[in-house]
Amino acid sequence: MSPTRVRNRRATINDVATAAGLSRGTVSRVVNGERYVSDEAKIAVEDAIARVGYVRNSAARNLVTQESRAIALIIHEPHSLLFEDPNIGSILLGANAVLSKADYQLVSLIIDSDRDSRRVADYLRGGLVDGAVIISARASDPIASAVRDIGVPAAFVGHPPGTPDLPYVAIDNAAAARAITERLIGTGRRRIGMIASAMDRDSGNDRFTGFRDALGERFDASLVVEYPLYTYAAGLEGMQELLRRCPEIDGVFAASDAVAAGAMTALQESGRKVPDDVGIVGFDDSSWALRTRPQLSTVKQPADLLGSTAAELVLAQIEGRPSLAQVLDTTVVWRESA
Amino acid sequence: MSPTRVRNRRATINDVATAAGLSRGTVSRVVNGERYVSDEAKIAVEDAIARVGYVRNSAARNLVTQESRAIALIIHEPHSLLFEDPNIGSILLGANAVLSKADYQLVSLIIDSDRDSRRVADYLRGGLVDGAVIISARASDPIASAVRDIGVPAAFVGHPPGTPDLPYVAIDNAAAARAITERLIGTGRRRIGMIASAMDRDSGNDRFTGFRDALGERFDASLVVEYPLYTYAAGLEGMQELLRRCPEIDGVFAASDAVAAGAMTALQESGRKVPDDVGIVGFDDSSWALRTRPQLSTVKQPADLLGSTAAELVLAQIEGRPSLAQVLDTTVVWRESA
DNA sequence: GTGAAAGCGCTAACAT
DNA sequence: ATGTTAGCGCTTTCAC
Repeated sequence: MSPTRVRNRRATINDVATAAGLSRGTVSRVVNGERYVSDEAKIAVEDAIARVGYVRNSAARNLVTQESRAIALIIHEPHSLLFEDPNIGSILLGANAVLSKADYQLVSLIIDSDRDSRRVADYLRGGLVDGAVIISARASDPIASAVRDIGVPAAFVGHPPGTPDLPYVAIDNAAAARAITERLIGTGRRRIGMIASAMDRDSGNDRFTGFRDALGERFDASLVVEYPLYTYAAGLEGMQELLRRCPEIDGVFAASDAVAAGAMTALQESGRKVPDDVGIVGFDDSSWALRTRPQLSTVKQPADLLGSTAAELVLAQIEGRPSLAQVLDTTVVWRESA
Repeated sequence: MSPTRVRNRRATINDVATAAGLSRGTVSRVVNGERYVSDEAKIAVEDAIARVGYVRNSAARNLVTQESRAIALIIHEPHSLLFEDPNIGSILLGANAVLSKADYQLVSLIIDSDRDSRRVADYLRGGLVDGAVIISARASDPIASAVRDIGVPAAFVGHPPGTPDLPYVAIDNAAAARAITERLIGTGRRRIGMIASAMDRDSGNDRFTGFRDALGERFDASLVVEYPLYTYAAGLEGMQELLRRCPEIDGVFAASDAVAAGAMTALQESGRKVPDDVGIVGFDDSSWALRTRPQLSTVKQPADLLGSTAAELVLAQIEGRPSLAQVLDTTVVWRESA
C-alpha cells in the first residue's frame, strides 16, 4: 500500500511543508541537499516526505531550473540494420556509461518514419533534453540539420557529408580500409575485389575509397560490387556475383564482418577454401569475426569509445568547455581468413 | 541565423502575444489548434511565432497538463546480450510503431548498473513519462517492483516469475518448446539433448520445461547442458560438452537460434553431418536461422507483435480501457537442419 | 537557519 | 472569438 497521502493527488512540496511544520523553502533545501538546514529540520522533512509519500515533480523542477539533466541519443537507421549492426549496442552502452557517471539520463529516441522525425525534433525543441548525440546519420539527414537549428548541444557519431558543422567522433574509415587492404595485398593476392556496402554513408563510402587507394593502379572496378546494407545477405550475393565475374578472384575486402561472413559462406559453397584459395577480410571486429571458420581478419573499431567520446563532447558543450571533433584509432586484427 | 528574438532568452508565449497584439490565451489556442480562433488572429499569431522564433516549452506544458505524452521502454539486459538478441530490435520497433501512431514519444532507457536503475526509477517517478514498457526483466528485477510501486501504467514483455501483478505480453515458451521437440522426436531421433540458456528468465526456464515434458520418460538429464546466455559461444561449448558426454547423440534442441548456430559449428567441426547424423532445432526464427548451412528448423516468435501489443496495453491503461495479459501464438518453421 | 514571495512558461476556466 | 486570471509544483532571491 502507498503511504498516507491526499487521495487522488500526488503529494507536493506543500504537503510536505505542512506535514513537517516548515516552509516550502526549507523542504526544497533538504530535497536538494543544500547547506544551511538544521539537523532538526532535515529529520522533520525526511520524516514528512516518507509519511506523505512525496516525490518531486520533474516538470516543475525543469521549468524553473531550465534544464532536464537528460541527453538524447538519436538512432536513425533503416529497419533491418537497427540491431543487425553490432556497433550500435556498444555505442549506446559507451555513451550511457559516461552520462550515467555525470548523473545524466540517456534517453534513446528512434526514428523510423517521417512522423517520428518530426516528433523527435519537437522533443528536442521542447527542452526535454539538454543535449543530443546523433548516431549514424546518413548524408543530409533532415534530423541532423534540425538539431543544428534547434541549437541544442550536440555531437555526431560518424561524419557524413552534408552534416551540419557540429562536433563529431569518427574513425578514419578510409585509412583503416587502406591498411587492411595493403595487408591483404601483402599476402600475395593478385585479384582483389570488394563487396562494398552503404555507400550513402560516410563509413561505406570511405571504406571503398581506402580500398581503391590501396590498390592504386591495380584497382579493377569490375571486381567491386555494391549493396545498400551491411548484411550477411549482401555478402552472400555479392560474393556469388564476384565469382561469376571473375572465378580466379583470390582476395576480397568485405565492408563489414557480417558481409564477410556471408561472402565466406558463398566461397565455401562454391568449393573454395579460405584462406588457401581466397583470402578475405572484414571490418568491425564484431562477434561475427569469431563466428566464421576460419576466423576473420578484420579492422577493430572502438565502438564503445565512439559512444563515450560523443557523450563527452556533448557534456563539454553544456559545461562551456571546448568540444572538438575527434578521430579515433583503429587497428588491424589479423586472424586466419587471410 | 535565428530569427529576431530577445537576446539570450528563448521566446515565450508572452513574447508572441505582444508581437501579435493579442493575449496569451489566444496564442495558446492557436498553438494547440483549438477552435474558436478567427482566421485573422490565427494568421497574426503564426506570423508572430515565426518572427520571434517561438517554440513551446514542454516542461511548462507538462506541468499544467500533468502529462508528458511519452512512454518509456526500459531495457535491462546483460551487456553482451543487449544487441546480440535479435528480438530486442523488433520489439522496440513494434512498440514505436504503435506509440508513434498514437502520437506518443517512445523513450528507451537502458539499465546497465545499479546507478542506472535508481536514476531510471527517478525518471519514471518524476512524471516525465505517462507509462512504461519493461522488456525482458529477469526474475525479481528491482526495477519491476519499482515500476509497480510508482504506479505508472505499465506492461511487461515476458512474464518472469516474481514479476509484479501487471499486464504482460508473452509467448508460451513451454508449449512452443514442446511442439518443436515433439517434431524432432518425430524424425526418429533416439538420443535427444538440449543446450539450455538463461534459466533465470522465464523464456529459458520454460523452454527447458517444454523440452523435458515433450520427452517424458525418455528425458535424460545428462543430455542437458546449461549456459547463462543465449549466445553462439554457449552453443559451441555446449555442443562440445554434449558430444563428450554422449558421442551417439542424434538430436539437439538449442534454446535459441544463436545457440543452435554455435552448436552446428561444433557438430561440423567434429565431422558430423547435419541433419544426417544429428538433427538440430533452434528458437526465435531470427536472421541466424537463415545463416546456418543447412538452414535451421526453429520456432517463430512474433517479436514485433510483442512490442506493439505491450505498447497497446500501456495505452489502454492510460485511456482507462481494460488491459489484459496476452499470450501470443508461435509457429514451428521446419527447414533443413532437422 | 528559515520563511515569504516572486516567477519559470504554460493551460484552462471564466468572463465578456 | 478573445482577454483575464488563477494556478501547475518547484527553486530562489531576499528578508529576517
